[in-house]
Amino acid sequence: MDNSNKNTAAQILDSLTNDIVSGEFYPKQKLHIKTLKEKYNVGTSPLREALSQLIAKDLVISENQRGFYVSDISIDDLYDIYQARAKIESLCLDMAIDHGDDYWEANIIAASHRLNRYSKLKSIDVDEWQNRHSLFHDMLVSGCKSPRLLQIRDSLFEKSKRYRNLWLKENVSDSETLKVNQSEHAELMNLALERDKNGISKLIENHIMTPVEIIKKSLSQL
Amino acid sequence: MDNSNKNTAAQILDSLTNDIVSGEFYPKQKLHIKTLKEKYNVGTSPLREALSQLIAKDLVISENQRGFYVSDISIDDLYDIYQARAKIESLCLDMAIDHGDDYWEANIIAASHRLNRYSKLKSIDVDEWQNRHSLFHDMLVSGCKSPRLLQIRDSLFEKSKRYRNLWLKENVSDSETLKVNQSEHAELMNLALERDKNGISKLIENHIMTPVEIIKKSLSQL
DNA sequence: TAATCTTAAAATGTCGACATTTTATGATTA
DNA sequence: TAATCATAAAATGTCGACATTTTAAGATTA
Repeated sequence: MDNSNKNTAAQILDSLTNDIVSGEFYPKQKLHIKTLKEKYNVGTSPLREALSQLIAKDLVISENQRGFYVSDISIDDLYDIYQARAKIESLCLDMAIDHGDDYWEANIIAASHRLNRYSKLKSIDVDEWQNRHSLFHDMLVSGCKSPRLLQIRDSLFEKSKRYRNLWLKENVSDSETLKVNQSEHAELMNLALERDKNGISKLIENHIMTPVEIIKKSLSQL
Repeated sequence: MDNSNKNTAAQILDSLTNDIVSGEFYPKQKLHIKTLKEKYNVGTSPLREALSQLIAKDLVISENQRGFYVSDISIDDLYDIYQARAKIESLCLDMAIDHGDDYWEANIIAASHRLNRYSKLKSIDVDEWQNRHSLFHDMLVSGCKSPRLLQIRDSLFEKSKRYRNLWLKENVSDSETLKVNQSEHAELMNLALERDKNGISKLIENHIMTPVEIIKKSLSQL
């Protein structure tokens, strides 16, 4: 196991994060210590240590003597997260284009191929599509040599997953959306290989912002 | 007190953060639970919860059964942090110029005046100069309406403080450095008021990167 | 009935203790 | 002498218990 070398707190941190990001724990939900202890079969200390890390990540908030809650989501935050993601992704791509080498190019082409092939299948498994999709974008930014920027990118993406899941459930199977999406991916690859910073900057910001309006509708209905 | 409504963990988090960022705890230093308990007069649980938050902030690392350590610093990380800060600051200024109003402009002018006056004094208190300097830059980006980007900016700045302190001790009293620095501040203000995005973008990146070479030298001597 | 007060139940945050692991010390062997 | 091993000391991570605070429920009053 990968968890064998981790203490209890680090182990349940992953579970907790996933349960929040996936939506199993809904926004503003009270996180009762007792309930969580039973759910994850752990003691008080490691549980609270894991929750403490989630506080620092803005996924959980705590009020003194009133316990822990899942952070709220909102339309304002939706826009803010996606806007920030778009800008950061653009930054990373910019640096990737500056520093990317042959291997970077080859990795993009390979990931694009895998995503492209899968997107054309008749029946699509959301998780698998998501994997290939993420990997394609990861390869694009992999030329960026700034660990800190990539880390910021990751943390923003993690936060956006809470909203993103609303979009995926509605739209990944919609073939029309997928087609537009897919042509953008092809264009992103071309712009990267052509080292067109301005072009890729505009496109990636649009590409990332695309789901926002749809998510907004889903969110308004809750 | 402001701490009256916080639990013990939240209270010592501030102290711990400060002691790391200020350099009282040096990079890679072992953080013995027992020692910290005595230093801050707290029990095990709140202390470990505070340390857990610092792990999420990358200021502390932990190895299972081998305890907690202050995160290491390095020249690579120095460059990375400052590079990322420069890019993020530029982003924030870009958005600030888009959205800043009369009050934004007025706040910049006021903060600039306070910094300018203080910089011309014969004897300068580092902390006070730092306050006025930070506030000036805060006012510049305050027009940026993205909480997430400003939060990223803050967290990067906090991380950079560990390096920045090396620079401040050597250079804040150097009047030549200060003069160059001060003329850049004046120019930053002008470019902001003129809404010159390209100009301010280039200048702020240079301005932020200025201390890096000096810090690098200090760092090499350790 | 509605509002306030009182009391009981539940939940939180903190402490001290303990089992387990790591580190340091000194003895043993080649 | 150097290296390995065994033992003791120190430190870590986890648990269960307790004091304090918050919340809920029921009783009292206007």
